[in-house]
Amino acid sequence: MAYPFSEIEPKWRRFWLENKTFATDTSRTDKPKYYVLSMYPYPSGQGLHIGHPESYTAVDILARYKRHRGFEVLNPMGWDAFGLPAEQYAMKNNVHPSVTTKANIDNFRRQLQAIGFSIDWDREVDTTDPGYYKWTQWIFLQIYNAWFDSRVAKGRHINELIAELEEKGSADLPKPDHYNGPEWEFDAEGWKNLLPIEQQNFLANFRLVYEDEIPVNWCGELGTVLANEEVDEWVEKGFTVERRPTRQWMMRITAYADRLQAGHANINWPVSTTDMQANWIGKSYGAEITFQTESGEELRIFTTRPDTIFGATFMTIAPEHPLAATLTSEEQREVVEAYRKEASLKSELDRQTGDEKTGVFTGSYAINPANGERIPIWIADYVLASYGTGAIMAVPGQDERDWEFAEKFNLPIVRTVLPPDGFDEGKPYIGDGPAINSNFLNGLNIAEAKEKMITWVEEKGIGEAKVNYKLRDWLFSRQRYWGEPIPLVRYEGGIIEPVDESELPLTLPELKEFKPSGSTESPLALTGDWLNVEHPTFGAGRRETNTMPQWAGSCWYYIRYLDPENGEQMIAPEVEERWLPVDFYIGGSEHTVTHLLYSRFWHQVLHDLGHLKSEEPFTRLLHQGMILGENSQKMSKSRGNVINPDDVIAESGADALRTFEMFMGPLEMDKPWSSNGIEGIRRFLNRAWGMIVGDERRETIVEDRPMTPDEERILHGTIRKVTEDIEGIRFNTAISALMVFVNEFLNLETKPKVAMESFAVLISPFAPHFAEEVWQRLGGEETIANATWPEYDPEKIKVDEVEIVLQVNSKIKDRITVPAGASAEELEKIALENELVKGLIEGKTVRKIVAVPDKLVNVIAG
RNA sequence: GCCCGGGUGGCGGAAUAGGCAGACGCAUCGGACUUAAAAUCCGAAGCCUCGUAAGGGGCGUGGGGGUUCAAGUCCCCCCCCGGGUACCA
Repeated sequence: MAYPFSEIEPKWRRFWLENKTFATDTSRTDKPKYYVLSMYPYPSGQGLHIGHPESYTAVDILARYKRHRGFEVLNPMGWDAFGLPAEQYAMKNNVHPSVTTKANIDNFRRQLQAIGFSIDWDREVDTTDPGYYKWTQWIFLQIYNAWFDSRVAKGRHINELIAELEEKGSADLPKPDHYNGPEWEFDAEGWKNLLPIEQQNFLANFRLVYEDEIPVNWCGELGTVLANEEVDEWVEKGFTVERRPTRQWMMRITAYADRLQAGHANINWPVSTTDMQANWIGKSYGAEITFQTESGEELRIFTTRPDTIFGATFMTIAPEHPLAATLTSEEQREVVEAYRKEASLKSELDRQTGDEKTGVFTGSYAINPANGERIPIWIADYVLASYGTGAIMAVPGQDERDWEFAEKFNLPIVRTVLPPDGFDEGKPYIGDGPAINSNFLNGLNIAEAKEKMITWVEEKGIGEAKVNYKLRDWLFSRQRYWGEPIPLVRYEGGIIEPVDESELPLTLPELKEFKPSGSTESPLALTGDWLNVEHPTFGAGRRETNTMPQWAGSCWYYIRYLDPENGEQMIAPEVEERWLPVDFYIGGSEHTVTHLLYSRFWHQVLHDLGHLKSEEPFTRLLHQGMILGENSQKMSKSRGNVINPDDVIAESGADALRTFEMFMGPLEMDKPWSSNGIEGIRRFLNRAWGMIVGDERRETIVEDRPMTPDEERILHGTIRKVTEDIEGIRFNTAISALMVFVNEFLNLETKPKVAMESFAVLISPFAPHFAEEVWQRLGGEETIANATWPEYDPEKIKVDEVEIVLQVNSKIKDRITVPAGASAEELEKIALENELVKGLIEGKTVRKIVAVPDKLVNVIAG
């Protein structure tokens, strides 16, 4: 039949590859640049999923469109190739993960190339390539050797901190919240007198990379620690995951919490995405206040409602709170210890899903500093050790959780905000209102009372205003082989030194056998030669066996695409200055609080350290929706509704696949696959082919002749619609405009050549193979890829006559044709002379006439 | 619970400075071509209802109110579906 896609498509794909049609010259300055990016895939053994081409096609449309518009376009592709599946396969079959990774990449590349994307294939990046991860390690060391100076809200090199310490000690430095090191106050002399290990411990409180002992998700069967987002998956598969405290490398992303949130103002992202990030960062304003206990300990709490302190009738501390044991009385010791033990055995999930509040009394009391009342201290796991200070003042009158707890354990409840009339007596009141039972705060609303209370505690010297974040530091190390080695060495005596830059990349050692180390360490712990090092100054050392998480490589891949071969630098400065940030980024919304947050963090750090000029990585972001099975359910093997792109291409061609995925609906929405639907696109392409080239059934004559006004109107209307819809990312309606064009032109005796050429360019972002072929047959030069996008003339779109609606009492009664642009007065006159209208208003009074030019006339009569 | 996104024919979806609801496509039906079918081409079609027919009437964008000459679109209340998050003090 008509359109021979199986011949045309491979022909043009070969042409593009051989001629490097889509190579990007980043040194060009005579054209504006445009950098489009799609989230690169993890090259799994399953091959490409039908969902992959959706975002890649959307990006490709923008790339090809911008190229037609005269931009120098970069549209790259690469591989997020480290990851657990390859390692597990390696362990099962004792095949090096690089072998399966390479095979998977080759397969992915083949599949992607079969769809005809305008990708510069000479810029591929592969996160597992030592030439790439050399720079991942290099960036890690930049971050390791950086600290966040809260005085200027900026990341700085650690040497600047050391210089300050050598000059004036810790005098001007803000003490970190959870400072853990030598005596805090010292002068220049004091710093110099510290032992190297003490200095190291001091600096560790500042570095953006630090070690911590924290509970992680340990999976014995896998012999590895899992990321929180991975736990469910493996538990579902029947693996056991327990929490076990382990030494871990952390990245201090919390230092950048404010910057990450403030940066949202400068990027054009979906609000749902920035909202979610802001939620995740979870900034809240409140106060930290110290409560004295009867035993003499000071118990520090964080609250967002300092105004309610007169209603604090008890205190609650987390089971892991450092003072938990101290504050426990002898009588209560047994029951408290039992409770703490029980809490430690529960997983985080169990703790959260328990719907009944639990807790025990410590036996000791604190004094409410506001009213001097003696209030009991409880231990309960609804208070989290990791948020705030791990202790709260419980104000049941104004807090649901505290209310629930107070009711269960018969603790007193005092309202300090007057609820409105009719408010349920059996509930806490969270809303605003005048303060009551609160001494000098009485009558003030929440905001006023908060402010006054904060001033009061500050004057008393027992507290101050405080900002808190939900965001936690980033657990950066994984106990895996198949990841970037962390380039740090621990020497005897505990001194930690980074691997020298000149020794990067620190490559993964070969292993004879792939198996878990059996401990919480990665298989790297099983290697002798690689593991142990000797240093002229520090002596014997042992390499870090942790590797980086999968997010590491993807934190900066968009940078490397710009200069993938550079062996001297992460990127040449002049290239980064001209080409970053990415102009348009498309990828799944599931990465909102991981990849998209981590990348912004790294970018901001690299910016602060002077390695990047731009402050944000991705100017504009969009998420594609999911492609569901024909039954509108998620595609999965078990549901038997999986569609394989290879099959679709074999059956209908790549152009049909691309065009159909864009035609199904708005890009960002979920939509079900339809095999009938893609048939419709094939039919459309066949008709378009018939229109320009002709087929067995129909000769077509393309003539180099002037267009009739009607033809011009349709062509220019199509150009406008397609152009505006591409700019507005409404690809589905752009395609329908192309369909309308074909329906209009298909049956003309002869087709004006200029209209056919314009049509070829308009369709080329969607169906590029088709466009190339018809372009060639129309006598176009070489490739359509660089053809100029057609311009529309608004004058040519105008019509002489329009059909308008005549309404009587807002009901449509007639449709008439009037000259375009007729004034309201003229329309009124025409309407009142209309026979139908006359008949309907006969004997009635015309009360009002609404006339909207080119739309309607509404006669109100009664 | 909270935060997003969504609800329009048999189906995917169009249409918002408020102005002809259902563009375009799928499926369906009728016709042409064919020995026949497929493919292709031409045409019909939101639902209900009255009429032999031409044609007429009513109802319609999750539900209920409201604003307006006019509401899918704006305002208030509610329901359902999808995603995220979850004791963050």
